[in-house]
Amino acid sequence: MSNNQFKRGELYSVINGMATTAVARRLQKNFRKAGLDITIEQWSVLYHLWKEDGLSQLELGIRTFRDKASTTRLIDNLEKQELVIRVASKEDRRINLVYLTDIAKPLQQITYELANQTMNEALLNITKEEIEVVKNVLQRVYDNLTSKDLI
Amino acid sequence: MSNNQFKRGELYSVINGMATTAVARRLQKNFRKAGLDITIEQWSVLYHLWKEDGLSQLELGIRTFRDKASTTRLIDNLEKQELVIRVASKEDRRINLVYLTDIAKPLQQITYELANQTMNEALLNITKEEIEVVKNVLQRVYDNLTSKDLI
DNA sequence: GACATATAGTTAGTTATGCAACTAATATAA
DNA sequence: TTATATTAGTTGCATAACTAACTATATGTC
Repeated sequence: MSNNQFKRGELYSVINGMATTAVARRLQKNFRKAGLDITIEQWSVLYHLWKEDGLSQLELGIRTFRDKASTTRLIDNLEKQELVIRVASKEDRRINLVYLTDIAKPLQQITYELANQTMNEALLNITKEEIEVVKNVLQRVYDNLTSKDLI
Repeated sequence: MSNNQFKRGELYSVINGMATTAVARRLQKNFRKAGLDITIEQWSVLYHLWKEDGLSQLELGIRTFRDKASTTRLIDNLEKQELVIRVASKEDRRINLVYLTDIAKPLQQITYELANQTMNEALLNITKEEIEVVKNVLQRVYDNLTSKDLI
């Protein structure tokens, strides 16, 4: 994967952190076309587990911009599809650590390709510099609204 | 309302056209704090009716980036709260024209103020030029994904 | 050790989203 | 003018979002 391509794909998580998007719908459509039966919301959780397996539900919620309740149900559904399992932490039994199953692991490659392909469609005719500005601004908007009293 | 302030507020509709956001959540919170019992999704519909009353459901769907089904149910809920009424078009009886009620009309002022205030929080420390880039890029992303086979 | 407080996660209730299949009304074409 | 296709809107089904209230475990203080 070229470094440039992947950096473009990251914009998705920023935009998606902000909203349900045309990008999200297109990615969902591309998943379906490829025969993948996962929602982009489920994918956003898997995405972070592929980067670091065994995160707590709370940590997953923070990284995917979700509250506890939404995270619980997303993981309920992921567990139903046998894509993840919950394991109670030994240090602190309040905590559920979430692990990828062998079913989920091979999905990383194909979904990354679909995400890259989708972002290339979305970012056609948009320059690297513009993308940097958008990422930067949306992050600052998010920070402005979450640093103080929210969360 | 200063022209500059209002142009800033418009970013909301672009960002929101793309996603459910920290901005959306903050605006929802500000509505609640002000005692307004409407969701930001409902507000996005009212927003377009304040600009032009009596739009069809389909047209409202296009302007708010929703499909027909979602638009139907949003308007169901708005009608339940007596904020809008549906009137069958005389020219084409398939079409429902959606009109604001006297209950909805006075909400324009206060919700615009809350939206402006929210955008000022969100866009603190972000320049006019950056905002222009973000609006422009998100619009082009949307166009890239909707011009051809989607919609 | 006992009681209050904080934290991680779950559940209930409401709203919203998307897709697909449907109804009713209108437009097109033979 | 009748049959066919298109269009506007609705409904059923599944997933997902947020708030608020809840359970269970852990921490802190007296």
